[in-house]
Amino acid sequence: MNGGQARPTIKTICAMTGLSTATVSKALRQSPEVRPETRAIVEEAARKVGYSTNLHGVQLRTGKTYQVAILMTTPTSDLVEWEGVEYAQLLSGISHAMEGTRYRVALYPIRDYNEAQDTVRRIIRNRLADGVIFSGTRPDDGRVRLLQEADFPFVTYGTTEAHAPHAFVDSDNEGIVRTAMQRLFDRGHRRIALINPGEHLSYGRTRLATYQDMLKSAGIDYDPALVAHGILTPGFGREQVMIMHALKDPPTAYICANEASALGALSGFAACGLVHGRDAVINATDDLNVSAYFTPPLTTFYLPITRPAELLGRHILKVMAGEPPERLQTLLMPDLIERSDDRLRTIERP
Amino acid sequence: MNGGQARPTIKTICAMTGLSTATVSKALRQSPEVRPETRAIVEEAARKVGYSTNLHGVQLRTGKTYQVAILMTTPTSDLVEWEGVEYAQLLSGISHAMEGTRYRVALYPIRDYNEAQDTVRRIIRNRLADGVIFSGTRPDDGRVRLLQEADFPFVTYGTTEAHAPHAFVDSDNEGIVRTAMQRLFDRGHRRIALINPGEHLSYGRTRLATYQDMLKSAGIDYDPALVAHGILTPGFGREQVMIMHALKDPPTAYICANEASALGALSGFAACGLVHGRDAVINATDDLNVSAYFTPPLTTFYLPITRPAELLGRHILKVMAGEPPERLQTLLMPDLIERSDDRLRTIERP
DNA sequence: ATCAAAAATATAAACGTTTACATTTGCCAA
DNA sequence: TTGGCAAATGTAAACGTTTATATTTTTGAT
Repeated sequence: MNGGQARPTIKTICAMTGLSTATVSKALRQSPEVRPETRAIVEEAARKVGYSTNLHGVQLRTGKTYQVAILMTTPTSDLVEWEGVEYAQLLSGISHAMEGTRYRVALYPIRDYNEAQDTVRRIIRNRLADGVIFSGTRPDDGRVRLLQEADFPFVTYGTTEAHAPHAFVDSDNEGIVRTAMQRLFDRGHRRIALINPGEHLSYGRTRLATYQDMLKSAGIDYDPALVAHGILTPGFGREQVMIMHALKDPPTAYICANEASALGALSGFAACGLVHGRDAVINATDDLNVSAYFTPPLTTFYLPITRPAELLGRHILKVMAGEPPERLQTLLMPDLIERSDDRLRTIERP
Repeated sequence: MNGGQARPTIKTICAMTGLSTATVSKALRQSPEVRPETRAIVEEAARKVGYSTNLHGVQLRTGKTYQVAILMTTPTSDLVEWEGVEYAQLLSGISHAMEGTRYRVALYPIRDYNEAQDTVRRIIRNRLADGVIFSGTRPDDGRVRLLQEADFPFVTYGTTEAHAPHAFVDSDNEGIVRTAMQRLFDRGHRRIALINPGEHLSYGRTRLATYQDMLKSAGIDYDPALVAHGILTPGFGREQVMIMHALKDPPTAYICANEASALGALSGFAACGLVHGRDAVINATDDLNVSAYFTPPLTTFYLPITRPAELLGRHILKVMAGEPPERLQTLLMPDLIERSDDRLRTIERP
């Protein structure tokens, strides 16, 4: 499998140069303890035989794994829907941020929150990685607790509330909802629906709290019937539109927390005979710029997912290098892309 | 970081049981050389201290990495579009197939074909993994060549032509296009457009060849203006519809190779004032069941991506175990889901 | 030239596992 | 009892690296 000759090791270079393993090892790592001339000799020899360090030796000796574990939420049922599609770009962004380092991204598929905690425990206990990245944070998050107790490097995609400061990246959900609501108020809307993720998720909570806050300052009563919590698939978006449209006083605007549920909401419009822009409007948050291709295109808060992804990668490298997490907290505000005017049309109702 | 006491090793168990490292090692691996009673003692001790094997030791000693490298195509430009979104599910499916084994999925982000080849070379040379999985195969594929020369285990998502047999998983593109074309013929269509991936890709070639074949047997002349090759983003689908609709004799049906381009095609319909079902129809291939939520829902060939994904994982495990690749070649035929009747409406044209 | 101190290099052990080989144990037939 | 053999266990080396410590070399002041 390797064409005959074994892979060169430090000993190969020792034999070539007459130096000791210690010196060669140090030279290869640019240690100031070795003379520049010596280092040059070592580097030349290394180049000649095509030496590259065997990570397994390093890992065993140092205990470092040079792996960053990414907990990847995977579909819970056989029914595959358009969920978590932005994960691919997230992973590639993180991987790119790792280029040029020894670190590799290792995937840990998890089905739910409990499995995620078990996996985190296993990673800590068996030191399967040097750092962990995960998303879907909760205000009081068991994974954060475990990692902080173990003093284990990690970065979350999403915020928490009940914990000591830790590194995170998130989109500015408060800013998004605030801006979206104000814009809809300005255009005459008073019945605004919120299509939200599961209640336990931080970003859902943030969105809801901001939503309630904005209603209050506009003097509008909070109506729980206009808020839906669930897994943000197209199916969910569609279903919620159909439910809410059947209300006595249906919403005239929908704020969807992702592009998938927004697509489903549009599908629900079609199913109910609603016309977007006439009967009601939909606003979305979009990581993939896909809502530009919906019919009709939607007004959206667009944050290319590569941006948070790269930040997650850069942050975890810094956390692993020992940088204090307080400085590694980033909120990103998406761009508002207005693709429809979204003004409230006065509709005659019985 | 580890709460004081060091992680238990084989030596820990030796100390507890009075056995030698060799015996303990063998006992832990269920070797028949050790008496069942002895093994029981070892297992009990292991359980007690919560022993788990340190992979780094194994890796160094055996040379195995217990990593499966996945070459992940990542966006080439800053413009993030809805491309490669099914990758997330692909990764999670593969990871799930690995559960219960020592193997982990490690991600190698690559920007293009050349980088993929370099990465493959590096993986082989430095033995960064025990197996490789990649997609986007070409009829004569440099990566396949490299891996076969090195006798390195791999599975492709997609077929090749110019190589010795190797393990692969793919959807039955010939079957898809054949069925789709026949169905459209049956419904009166004669001007059928093909929205295809890049020409160099195997599955694009297969689709085109089948397309031409079907045209021929139906006695219809091949018109290159009805075939588009490109990166299958929504933007591409939209653009191609707009171009083809401007033809003297525009298509009455579009066959899109994925859900993203189909969404874009629908968007193109809206932009041109075309009505789906009246002026023309769109058929798609869909890994994510998302075209059910388009407006209108599209007729589609649906293969939940988890199926090929799990197969890729199972196949690579078998290839690494030494099973001959001839038996590890799977073509999957998606289900045809008819969401519109797609009959040709006679349209008055000037 | 001598010597101490500093700089550079060498020695050897260690990380945790597997495995070739050696040794011991248990068993059975003679 | 002895010898022989198979089964079970033990010994020790090896995988490739890093690093504490020891040794050698160089430097510079005297």
